[in-house]
Amino acid sequence: MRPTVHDIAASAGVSLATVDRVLNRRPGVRAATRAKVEAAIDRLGYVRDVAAANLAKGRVYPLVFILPDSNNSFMHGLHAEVREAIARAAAERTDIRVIEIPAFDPAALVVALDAARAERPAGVALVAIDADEVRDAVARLAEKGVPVVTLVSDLPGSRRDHYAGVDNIAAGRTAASLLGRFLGGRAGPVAVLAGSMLVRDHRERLEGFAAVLQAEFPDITILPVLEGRDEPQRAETLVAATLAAHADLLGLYSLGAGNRGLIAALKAQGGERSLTVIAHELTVHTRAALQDGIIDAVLNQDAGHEVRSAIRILKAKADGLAVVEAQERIRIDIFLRDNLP
Amino acid sequence: MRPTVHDIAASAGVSLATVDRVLNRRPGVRAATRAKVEAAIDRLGYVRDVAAANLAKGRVYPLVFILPDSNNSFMHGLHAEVREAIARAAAERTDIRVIEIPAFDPAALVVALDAARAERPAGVALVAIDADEVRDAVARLAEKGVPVVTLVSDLPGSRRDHYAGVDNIAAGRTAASLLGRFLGGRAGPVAVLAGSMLVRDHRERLEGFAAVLQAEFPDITILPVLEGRDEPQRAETLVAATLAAHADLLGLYSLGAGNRGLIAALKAQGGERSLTVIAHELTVHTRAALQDGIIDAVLNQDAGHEVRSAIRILKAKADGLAVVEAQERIRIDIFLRDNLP
DNA sequence: CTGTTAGCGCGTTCAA
DNA sequence: TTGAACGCGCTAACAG
Repeated sequence: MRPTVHDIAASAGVSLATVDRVLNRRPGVRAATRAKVEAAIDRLGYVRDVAAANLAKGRVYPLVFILPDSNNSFMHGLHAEVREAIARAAAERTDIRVIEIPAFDPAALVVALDAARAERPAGVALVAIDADEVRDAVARLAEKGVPVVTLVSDLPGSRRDHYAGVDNIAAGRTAASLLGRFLGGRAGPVAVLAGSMLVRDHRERLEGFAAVLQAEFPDITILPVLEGRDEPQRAETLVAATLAAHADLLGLYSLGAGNRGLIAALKAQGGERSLTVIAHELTVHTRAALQDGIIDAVLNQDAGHEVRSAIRILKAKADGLAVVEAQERIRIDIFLRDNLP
Repeated sequence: MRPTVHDIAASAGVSLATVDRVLNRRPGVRAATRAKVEAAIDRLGYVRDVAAANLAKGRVYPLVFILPDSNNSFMHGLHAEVREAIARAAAERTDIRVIEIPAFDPAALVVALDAARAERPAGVALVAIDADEVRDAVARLAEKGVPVVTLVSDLPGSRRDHYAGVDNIAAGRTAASLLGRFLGGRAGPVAVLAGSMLVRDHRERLEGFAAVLQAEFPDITILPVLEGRDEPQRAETLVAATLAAHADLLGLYSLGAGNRGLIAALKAQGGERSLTVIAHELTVHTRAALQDGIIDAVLNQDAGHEVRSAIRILKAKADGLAVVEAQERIRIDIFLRDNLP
């Protein structure tokens, strides 16, 4: 049987309360007593039973998730995953509140961050927007000791504790590799459809994509980036125009959301041209397009994994505990028609 | 605050012990009383606090993992992950014992299964071998009410409760799609290196691979399968011979383990020929080969995920609890040089 | 068949 | 500065 606080107390010759004070770094213990207790702790190899501790404390973790109200399938999925987590709240001792804000709006995000801080939650998760005012708001949370996790889109250089999302440069590189190899040496232009160059994940994907094309497939050129703001309608218009303007287009990389519009534009041009298309995020729309052969590969981030990981990490940080690192790595899933889940 | 056993007891007008008996389906409660309690339970929306229950029970989960003693990196990794899990045993209330057996030996597996059963564990995980005597041994465990999870290689038609591994047919199909597209329409033979046609996962990968090649890339032919028994030395010999015999070889699909040997053979033939190579399992060897351009893509199953998932499921089954399905799906990870973790 | 009572391992008053 | 005693939600003797 593993040692308990009783064993420590007995071994150190003090009472339970004193052991507890040492364990929780509370004041009111003489240095000498503290040393005795600490000696006993690592002599016996004591590890605290978190479940019992939480039971005694009646601990719940009030968590705030700040999500954009974007109207695309990926964000809908992310919201759904958070709702799933809320359904598990009792079992996981969490109390999750969601704040919805307009997409791509740093000021709104700052307001939400400050509102969250006022609630003194055990942790905050947010889909970051790359702006200094956002960094400052995150710093204010950090100042209060509130753990912060960025979700899907990161905020480097900020005081966030963790990023639950994919390596977007690697994602862009992967897209370029697949596109280049699928194209098998052909020369010509490819188009890139992004949401907004304001969000870091989109910028990074483009960066990785361009770097690999330039280095390994120099015969493929990239047309000026189309910014669809992750809105299907806008994406459709932009893609349709590009298809009309470039008869020699070889392929397309859709690195943001709003693929419904992209797919509509691709379908509208009929089956005359065979474009190689790589897109991000597996949704009902991209899944169908993959099966129909309209899209050749989909790079995906598992929103469920991201949400569960963010929660695990916020809880662990709140308690100052370690996490299983490998479990928290968010993969870049690559889906072809053949390995759809 | 969510309701507790006390609330149920008060609301139903009975004692704690009676509530507990009803909750745990223990005998010695009149039907009428039971009904009263059950009514109170769903009137108040009671959900049991598993952590508190485990604390009171002093519950630990004795688990048995039966693993082959194969000398290849993937199995080494699997063993390492189980050791990691053993290191977390205290926190997770598990008590994991590993039984090592010779690889590809159904009789040894049956002996291990029966030995495990004698220990009356809370659950058993095994890397299955596709044989009826193994099915029978699994059935004997099921008979005793011991949950069984197959790991890496499944045993369909048996009484196992769950399979923690990838969809191997899909993996084979994916390999064929990548190989076919990377080859870009060229015609010629490709080789397949397997471990053994005795294990189901290898047979299924081959099946999926062959199906897609035949349907979508009919100009690519498959040479007779090489069985390397997942041993590097043997694999090297077989691959070297094939390379020597087929000057027109286009590519190779290594669907088992022992890739060290494959890579050695590929390196030995020098840079004269450019073969397209798809392999399974990301190890130090395949990772290096991917970076060197010797291997073009690696399909991987995350051994850590498989082990953690098996443990979660065994615990949940032992308690009759639900699991987060999406969390337990083992993905087919596709790694190119660009998205290595 | 049902109820009382004493823990599980830990945190937290309240006294001393 | 330290300790005794009670309670978190649940289970398990042991009575009745």
